[in-house]
Amino acid sequence: MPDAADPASMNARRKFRREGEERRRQDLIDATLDSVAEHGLEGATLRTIALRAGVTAGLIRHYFPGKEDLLQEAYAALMGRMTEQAKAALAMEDASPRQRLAAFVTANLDAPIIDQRVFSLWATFIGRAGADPTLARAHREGYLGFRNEVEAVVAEVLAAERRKPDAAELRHHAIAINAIIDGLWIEGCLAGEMFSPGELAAIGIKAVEAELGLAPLELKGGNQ
Amino acid sequence: MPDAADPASMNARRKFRREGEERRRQDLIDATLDSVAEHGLEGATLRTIALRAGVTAGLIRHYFPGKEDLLQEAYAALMGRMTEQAKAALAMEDASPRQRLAAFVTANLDAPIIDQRVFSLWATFIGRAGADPTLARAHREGYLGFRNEVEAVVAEVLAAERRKPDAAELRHHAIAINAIIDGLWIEGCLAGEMFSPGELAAIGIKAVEAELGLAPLELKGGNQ
DNA sequence: GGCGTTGTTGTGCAAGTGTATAAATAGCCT
DNA sequence: AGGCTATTTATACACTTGCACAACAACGCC
Repeated sequence: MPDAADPASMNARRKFRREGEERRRQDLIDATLDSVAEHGLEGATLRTIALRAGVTAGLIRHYFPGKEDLLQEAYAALMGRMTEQAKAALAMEDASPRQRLAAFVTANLDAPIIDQRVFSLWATFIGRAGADPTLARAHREGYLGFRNEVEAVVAEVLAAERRKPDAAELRHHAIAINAIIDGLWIEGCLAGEMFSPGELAAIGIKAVEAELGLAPLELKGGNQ
Repeated sequence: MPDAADPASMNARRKFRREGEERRRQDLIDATLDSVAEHGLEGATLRTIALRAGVTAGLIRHYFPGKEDLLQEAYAALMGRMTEQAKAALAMEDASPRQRLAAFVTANLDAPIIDQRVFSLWATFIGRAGADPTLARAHREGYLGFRNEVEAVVAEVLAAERRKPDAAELRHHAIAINAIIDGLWIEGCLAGEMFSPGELAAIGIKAVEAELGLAPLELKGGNQ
């Protein structure tokens, strides 16, 4: 049967609903991140993004001046979510510095931070940091913010141990711990099924405590 | 003066030289890596690549079935060079295991391994590992090979200290050390000017030796 | 030197890209 | 209910992309 048999299907303009501006922008940004994660920057076309967001391509221009702006806002949104989640783990007020550091490491090495999709997005965007100064600065700020958080907790941990590290020592610890977390994060994202649940976090905590020269905790199950 | 005044410029076909097959393929691969590093996967078009290689776009089809194959070979070449350089540092025959481990860490955290261009390439390609099984497998193999190398050296280092780690312990050490190197590598590539020369390597060696529980070496300059 | 092979160029093409803009309609105000 | 306006669709357009192919010329061989 030809389509012409159905009068409703002829020249039928697509039905649509008007969403609030904030909601639409958020949907478009999410659709952009999905597209980039799945097809890379090259495959994230306006039509692909629009399809995923359930709208037509022309609408994007109504909310964003151009594709570049959309990508920029999408990257900013991604970074915002990542750092927000990471820092949230440090918020525990009623815990010893050492416990907070361990919680921080664990939070960064378990779901939902260990996530292949997020990693793909991070890698895709960061790969352009060398050529795009805007991206480079955004990364630098996020990195330094993260490292400063680490440095602050390290200072508390060592203070609780009655040790008085100088600034250089503190900085080196923060750099090393940051590297441990980043490195394990990558390993987990890229080959998550090679590690049992919690294994990466355990490795991370042990490595961080070794870096800080903390004596192993006495566990009730005995020590080695 | 119109161009027509110069007979040589009318219908002047471009001069060219015939290069050997291997040479041309290598040039095209290098041009591809350059293009990807500079403009990302999206900006690495056949015409851009050809321009950089000093040929015209049509020639690429003579050496590669399609663009995808060219990218694949370029990625393989990149990985090959990276792992080759990394492993070379382990080849020192007449050195103690601990020295070889330190040399390995240093080799991975100084030029030419610390390089923004290489990092951009790595990130750009690895970002697609989640969607491209071929890339994912290539990475996995490279990663496991690297980690096995680390594990072997670690075993030697610990054996020299008369320690007998079990397999799980060894594996964990290798994972952690791999993470330390990767993490510091990223920090160095993305913000190299924030670190003084050799600083990252020093941080890396200290972190790795802490992870393995090695007593600090007695230096002639005194110890802290 | 002439000739054949084939590496190399140049052109063409269909598909897809981002952007511009006109036409339509959903939802609110009165 | 009826009109207003901003959101949304749909179409058009200039441009780029990867790929196909025919013409050409550099180089080895006789």
